[in-house]
Amino acid sequence: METVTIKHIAKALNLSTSTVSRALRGSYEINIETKRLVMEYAEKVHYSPNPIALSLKENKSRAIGVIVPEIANHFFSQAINGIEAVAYSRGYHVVIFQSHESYEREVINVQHIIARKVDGLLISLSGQTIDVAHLLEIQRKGLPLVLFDRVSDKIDAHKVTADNFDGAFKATQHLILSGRKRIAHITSPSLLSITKERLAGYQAALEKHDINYDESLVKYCGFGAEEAKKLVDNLIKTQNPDAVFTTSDRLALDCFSAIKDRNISMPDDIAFIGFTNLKVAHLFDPPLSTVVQPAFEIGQAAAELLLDSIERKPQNIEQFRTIKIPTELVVRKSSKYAD
Amino acid sequence: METVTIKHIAKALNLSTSTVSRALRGSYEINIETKRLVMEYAEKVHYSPNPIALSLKENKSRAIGVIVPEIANHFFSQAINGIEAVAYSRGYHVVIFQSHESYEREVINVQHIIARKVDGLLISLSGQTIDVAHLLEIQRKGLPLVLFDRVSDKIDAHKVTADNFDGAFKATQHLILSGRKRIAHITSPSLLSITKERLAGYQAALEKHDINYDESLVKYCGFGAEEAKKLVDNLIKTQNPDAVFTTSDRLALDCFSAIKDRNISMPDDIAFIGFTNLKVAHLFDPPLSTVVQPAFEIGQAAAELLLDSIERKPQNIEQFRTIKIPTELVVRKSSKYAD
DNA sequence: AATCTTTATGCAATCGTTGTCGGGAACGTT
DNA sequence: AACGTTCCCGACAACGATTGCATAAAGATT
Repeated sequence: METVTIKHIAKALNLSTSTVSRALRGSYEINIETKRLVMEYAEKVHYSPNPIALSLKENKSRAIGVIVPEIANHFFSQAINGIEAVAYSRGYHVVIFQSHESYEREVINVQHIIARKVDGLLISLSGQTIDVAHLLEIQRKGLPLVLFDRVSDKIDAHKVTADNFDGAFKATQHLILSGRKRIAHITSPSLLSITKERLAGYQAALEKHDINYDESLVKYCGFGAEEAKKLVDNLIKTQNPDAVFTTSDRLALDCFSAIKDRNISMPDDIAFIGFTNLKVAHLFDPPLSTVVQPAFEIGQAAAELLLDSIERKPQNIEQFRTIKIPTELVVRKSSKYAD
Repeated sequence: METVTIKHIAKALNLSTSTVSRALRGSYEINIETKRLVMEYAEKVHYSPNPIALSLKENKSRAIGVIVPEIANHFFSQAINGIEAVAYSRGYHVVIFQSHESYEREVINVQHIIARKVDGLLISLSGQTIDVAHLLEIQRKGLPLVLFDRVSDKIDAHKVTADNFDGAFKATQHLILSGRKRIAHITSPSLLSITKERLAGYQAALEKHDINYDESLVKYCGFGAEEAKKLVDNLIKTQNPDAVFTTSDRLALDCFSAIKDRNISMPDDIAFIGFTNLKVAHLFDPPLSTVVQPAFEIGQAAAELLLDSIERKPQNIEQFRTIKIPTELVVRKSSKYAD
C-alpha cells in the first residue's frame, strides 16, 4: 500500500528529492553528513527504489525474456535453471513465457515481451514455427536475441544447441555396433533444426558402417501421444525394425510405451535409445539408454551470449556465434547387445 | 528502439496527447471522426501502449507473482500451467520465481515481487520455511496472497492443497488391505503442512484397521539423494518393513532407486507407493503405484482465488478460504497384493 | 573590496500515460 | 443582445526516480 518513495524521505528530512537521490547513490557532491542521514533514514523505513519508475526512465528493465515450448519438460526447465543462474549472478531477472508448441502463441509472447521492454530475448522455437518474421522484427528493434536448442537457419543470430549431429551419430553407431541392422529413426517435425541435424548424424553413422539409408525407417511425428502410438504400430508391422532411435523426451516416452504395450521385448527384439533429459531413465523397465543433452549448460551458454550482447558497447559490431555443447551417450539395458 | 508513443501520434495528427489517449480508449467526449483518424493512424504505426508507464501511473501491473520451490518438478510445472491458464484468460501475466528449497531465496523473491508491484502472489513454501514473517509483510501491504500445496498454519490466508489426509489414508489403507503389516512412511521435513496432513492420514488408516502406530517406521527426510539412500538402507536393516509409502516425487524416486539397488523385490518383499505426479510412473520397473495430486487443478483453483481477491471491491470484507482438491489412487504393480 | 571558486543543494525536465480542469466555438433560449 | 448549453479538445499535474543546470553561501584570490 504505502510504499516509501524518495519523496517521503525528502519531506521527512527537509531535503529535495534530488539530494536524496544523489545521497542514496553516494554522489560525491553531497555532504557526507547529509548522506549519512539519508542512508540511515532510508534503511529505517525500508526504502527500496521503484524498478518500474527506473524502467520507464531508462527504457530498459534489467530483465530478459525466455520463451520455451513447455516448462513441464525437463530439458526446458533445466535450461531455464541454467539461464537463471547466469542472469541472477549478473543482476538480471528472467521472465518466462510458454508457447505450448503453438506458433500463434509464440508470436503473441514475442509481442508481449517487446511491450514489456525486456532487455533481450532467449527463445527455443515452437514445433509449428516456420516463419521467423517475429524474430526478425525483434532484431530490427535492436533487441538482442539468442536462439537455443530449437533454432532456425532462416535467421542470423546467436545460437546455442546441443551437438545434435554428434549425439545422433553416437546413438546410431552404438546400435550398429550392437549388431542392429534395421534401425528406425522416429523424430520431430521435419522443419525443426534439431530434426535435420539429428537425421544427418543418423545418416552419417549408417554410411560409415556401410548400411544403406532406408527412408521408410524414418518417421516424423507431431505432438500427440496417439499419433506416436499409431506410428510405432505401423512401423513395426510394416518395416520390421530391430532398433528404434527417438529424438525427444516426449517421443521417447510415447514410443517406449507403445512398444511395451505390444509386448515386444526390449532389448531382445528391439533395441531402444532416446535423445532425452529424463532424470528417471534408469528406473524404467528396461532401463532406458539415452543421449543426454546438457540442458543446464545450454541455458548458461545462451544466457552468457545474450547478456554479453546486451552489455556490449554499441560501437562494436557484433559477430553472431553458434555454440554447440557436447552430448553424452549413456548406455543402459534397453539397447544392450543383441545375441 | 523507436517505439511509437501517444506523443508521436499526437504530433503527427496535430492533436494533444490527452485527445489521443481518450480517442484510443473510445471516450464519448471525442469527435467520432477524430477517433477514427487516431485509431487508424495508431493501427498503421503499430502503436501499443507502454505497460510500464501504466504500471507506474496506476501502481499495479496486471501481473501476478508465483513462487515455487522448483520448476523442474512436474507437480509445480503443471500447477503453473493451471495458474497461467486462469491468469491469461483473465488478462493477467504470470511471473515465476524459484526458491530452490531455500528460505533465504524465498525471502529475496518475496522482496523482488513486492518491488515489482505485482498485483498478487501465489506461493508454495520452500522446504526450509518455518518463519512466515515475509508473508505477513505481504498481507500488511495489502497485497492479495494465496498459498498452495505447501501451506503453513502460521498464517491466515487463502489456501489450496490436495486432500493430503485422504490421499495418505487411501494409500495406507490400500497397503493394509493388500496384507501389509509393517508399513513404513518416508516423508518430507516435519514442519511442512503436507507432512503433517499426510502423516495424519497414514495414522488414521492404521487406526481404522487396528494396526499399532510405530513411530520408528516413520522417517523424515531432507532434500539430498544420499540422505534418502542411507535412510532407506537403515530402515530396511533395522525395521524390516513390508511396505513403503513416500510423500513426494523426489522421495519416491530416491527411495525407489535405493530399494532397487539393494536387490529387494517389489512388490514381493516390499510394496511401494508414492505420492507424486510423475507422468512416467507406469513405465517403471515395476510400474509405480501412486497417489496423484491434480496439479493443474490446484493451480487453477489457487489462481481463481487470487484473482477474485485482487478484483474484489475493497469494501467487501474477505473471508479466507481453504480449498482441498481430491486426490486419486492409482494402483500399479509396485504395490500389488502379497501372497 | 571585488571577483572567482568551491561546496551543497534545489529546480525542472524527462520517461508514457491518464485524469482533472478549464476554455473556446457553436448553437439555442430568453 | 446577453446568457446558458453542449461539444470537443488542450494544458497541466501526477506516478517515482534521475540528471543537467541554476544558485546560494562560504571561502579563496587578487
